[in-house]
Amino acid sequence: MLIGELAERAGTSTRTLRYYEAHGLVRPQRSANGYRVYDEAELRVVREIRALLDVGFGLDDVRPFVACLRAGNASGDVCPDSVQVLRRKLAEVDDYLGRLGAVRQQLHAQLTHAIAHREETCPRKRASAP
Amino acid sequence: MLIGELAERAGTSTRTLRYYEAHGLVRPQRSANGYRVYDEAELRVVREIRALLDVGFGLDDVRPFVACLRAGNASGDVCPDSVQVLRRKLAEVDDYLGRLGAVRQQLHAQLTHAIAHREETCPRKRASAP
DNA sequence: CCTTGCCTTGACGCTGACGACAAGGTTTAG
DNA sequence: CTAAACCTTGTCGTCAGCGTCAAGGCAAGG
Repeated sequence: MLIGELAERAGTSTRTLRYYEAHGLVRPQRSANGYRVYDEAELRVVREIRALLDVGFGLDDVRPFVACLRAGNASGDVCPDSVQVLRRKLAEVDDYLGRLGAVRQQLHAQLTHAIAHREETCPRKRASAP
Repeated sequence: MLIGELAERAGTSTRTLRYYEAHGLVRPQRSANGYRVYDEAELRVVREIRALLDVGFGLDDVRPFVACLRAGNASGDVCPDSVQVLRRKLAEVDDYLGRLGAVRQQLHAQLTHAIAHREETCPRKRASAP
């Protein structure tokens, strides 16, 4: 499988695949003419990467999962390093959820306060160019 | 008040104040030697900006609040444009809270699954440089 | 031979809110 | 005279994950 096919099958771009490779996450073979050649296992790897990035992981966080898959496991989650990252990320998400909840409350308070204290001393809309 | 004093009183840097000015949020006077001169009102403006940025607003979102303050209101929140931004931001935060909650659940599921299915087929730790 | 359609490396652009310099002017204190 | 401590404009760097050319090589069909 060449890079274009993998990109399409994984739902991403060739640029992205080369980017992952530059960061050590994907390791294609090379054919005689220098083309990158991928096997089916790499497709799973790329999908794993995409799934984790979608959830908010960074490339560095993804590495253990890729290594875990490469080690022959059915899931990239089952290795100690992966579990450690999962724990950390869960904690980060919880923390962020907390702060975001606080922000939400503050916004809600500001909004209700603003609606209660409507005033008319407000700036005129500036007209667009003539 | 010169830029250094304002920066200290507002808890930011001079670089930040010049940045805000470049984006039209702060309008200092100029003294004879070309120095920026700020009054007390600008201090309130800068504090408003900082407060909103801390909550996750972008500079563009902040503009209506600054204009509202400049129009003579005690709070930057009470003008229609500000209220509109507050509503939009609240909606954005709610949306994000929803997706982040889903992510949290997925992470939790992955984690419990991973712990249940521990396997030993995992990559060896690579040693550090000799 | 020429076009089409893959592939290669390389390098700059983007978003946002600044940090970190560089190179120079001004004012005050000693 | 000079050093210190302000100020000025201008420009480049940062973080992340790519998008978007640019310039060229290789393979196959007509």
